[in-house]
Amino acid sequence: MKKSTIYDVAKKANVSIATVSKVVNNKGQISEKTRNHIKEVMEEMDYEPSIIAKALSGKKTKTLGVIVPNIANPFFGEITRALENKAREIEYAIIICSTYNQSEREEEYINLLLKKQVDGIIIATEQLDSDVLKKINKRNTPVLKFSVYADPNETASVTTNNYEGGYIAARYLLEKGHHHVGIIGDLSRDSEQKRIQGFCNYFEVHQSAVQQSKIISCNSELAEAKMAAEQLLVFEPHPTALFATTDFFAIVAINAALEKGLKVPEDLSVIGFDNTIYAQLCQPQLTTIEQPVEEMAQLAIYQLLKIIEEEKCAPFEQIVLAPKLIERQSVKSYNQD
Amino acid sequence: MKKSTIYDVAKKANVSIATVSKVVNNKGQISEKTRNHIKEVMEEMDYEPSIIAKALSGKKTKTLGVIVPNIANPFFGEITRALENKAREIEYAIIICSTYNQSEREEEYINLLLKKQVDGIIIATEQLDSDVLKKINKRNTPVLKFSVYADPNETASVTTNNYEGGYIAARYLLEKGHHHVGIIGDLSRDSEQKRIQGFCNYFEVHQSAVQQSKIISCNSELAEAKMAAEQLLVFEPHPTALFATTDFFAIVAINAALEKGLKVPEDLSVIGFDNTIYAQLCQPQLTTIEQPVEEMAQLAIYQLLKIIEEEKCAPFEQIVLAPKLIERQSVKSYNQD
DNA sequence: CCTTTTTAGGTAACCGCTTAACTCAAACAA
DNA sequence: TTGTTTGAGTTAAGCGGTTACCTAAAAAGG
Repeated sequence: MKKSTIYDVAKKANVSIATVSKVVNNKGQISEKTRNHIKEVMEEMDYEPSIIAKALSGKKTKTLGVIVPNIANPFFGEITRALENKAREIEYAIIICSTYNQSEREEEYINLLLKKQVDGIIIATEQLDSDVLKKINKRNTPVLKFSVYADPNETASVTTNNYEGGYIAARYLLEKGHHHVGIIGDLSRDSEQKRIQGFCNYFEVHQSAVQQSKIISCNSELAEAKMAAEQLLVFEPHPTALFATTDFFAIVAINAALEKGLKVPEDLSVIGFDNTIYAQLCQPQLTTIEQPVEEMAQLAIYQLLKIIEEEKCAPFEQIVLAPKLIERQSVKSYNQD
Repeated sequence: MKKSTIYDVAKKANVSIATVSKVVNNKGQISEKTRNHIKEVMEEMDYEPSIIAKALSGKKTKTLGVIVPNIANPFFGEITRALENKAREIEYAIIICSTYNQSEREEEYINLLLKKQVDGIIIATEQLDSDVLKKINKRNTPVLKFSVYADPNETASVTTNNYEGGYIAARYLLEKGHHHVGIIGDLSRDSEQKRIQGFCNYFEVHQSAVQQSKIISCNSELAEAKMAAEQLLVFEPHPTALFATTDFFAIVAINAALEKGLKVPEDLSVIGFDNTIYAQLCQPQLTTIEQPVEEMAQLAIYQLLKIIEEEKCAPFEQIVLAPKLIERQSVKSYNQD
């Protein structure tokens, strides 16, 4: 059975389509009687206005694009879930776009989203070359960067204070007596770099600089991450604690340690970042720095909608939330007193 | 800057919009010269046809809805990723819908997708009450069930043979000498039930029936799953092996065992299902039954598109793929010879 | 009782694209 | 030479809404 249109409703209710439209949108002056009648007819015919037609006549598409490196990665799965959940509350749909960190895919997806005339785009990837961003801006499509750095002149953003997160991790490890540490993270990602910076700076000020050789960069491939972790453990004596810029790296490091016969946290302490589901499922449970994903999602949707509706422009708001230490079991006190 | 339309292009190229349309869609008879000229103009103006307008004039929306319980769950994250990846190849966008197993959300999302006139819907949840399915069918929107049971008269489907998966797990455990086993799974989910059936049937035929008390049902909440696992371990002597209907349950079980002082696999063997990323990240690495997700996604998109394009109707094709045992380290041989 | 204002609803253009049907000239056939 | 094809484009209706502007009748004002 075909979807019924505003014309069908108008005909059956013996009114013009304009009247039906007004009833649907609660606009204009319509008598109670007519209004009710039309509503009944709509009910009967099971009428739902077409978002497509609405969009064509200049209204919103009620669709947002979300660009992430990979939806199957628990952190990005989690933020997508949170964003989707908030979007649903305002009847917005989410189109997901996994770029796999490939700029062609990124561009491809941006084009797709633009063609679809989404009302806004949430970007949670770092790659994005600035031409692409310019293209989006030219098309006047609002953009919000999520959990990654943004230029206030180009886009709004909602992030966690990564520097502070690293700082907190460093302070915690020092408090626990760890002076000899290693770091594993993806240095090609700006946000992870900042985590490391925060970490290193705290160490430098309160202890001594972290040796460059104890900072290993890798990407999120399991194999590469594992190699990076192993590299940190060949030192004799090996570091007593590891700071991993993501929970994933932390877990890989734990496993690498275990394979080498080291116990965690007895022989090696590990602290992660993000507080993904991994952190609760691994053994020992992971001490980590949490990003307040739920709150970030809430704010992101709210901000983006504000830009969409009020047609705001630069400079855009930059919201930075505080990370939080979640203490579990992967770090033990190393104070030899 | 406003998006340029077919009118802008037509005017600038001094032709009618119909001609432009034909060039865009490679239809009709257009001279090489005109064609090239129009193409140049399009390039210059950076023209992209509006999918919205296209959709309104009776074409496809190039959008698919994907309904899952929760995108943040690694299994569903993984299948969404795979589906998205295949969809991208044919320029389709994916709208994700996490129902959290709540039927209101499910209905809400279905309405949203229908309003948006998606070309097809992929359903990977079990809940879906049949009225909703009827509603979709009434609207003539193709549906494909993914990894869950379907009625051939209502929808197409792509699934793994769950019964066989359970069967394989049972055979493997018996081969390894485990006669005393426990099962943990979500019995409210049809697919998990089938896994358990396959498992039990094999046991019954080749050994002896699995005791009812050693089959514990739970949902995917961490706390509840943990309790279920603990229940299985109070028995004295405890089972030597556990079959978990998902990797998540398997990991929770492993952790519960560890907390109780049992070593895995030395004191307790565990086998999972799905072969999610968890399986590789946990310690010990999980032996599990794999669903061929990539292949399933490929087939799902292919089948759904076939239904969309050829307007096929009942009975719909039901594709069932074979699961596969992935041997890792969580099961040890218990043959006491 | 007549004029003005308000209320209730209708008319028609527009959003950007597709496509059937049509036109007109050139090429071809008889 | 004339009728018929064929090629290359154009015209205009339709998809399902929104909305500025209009109209007619009812209510209010004098």
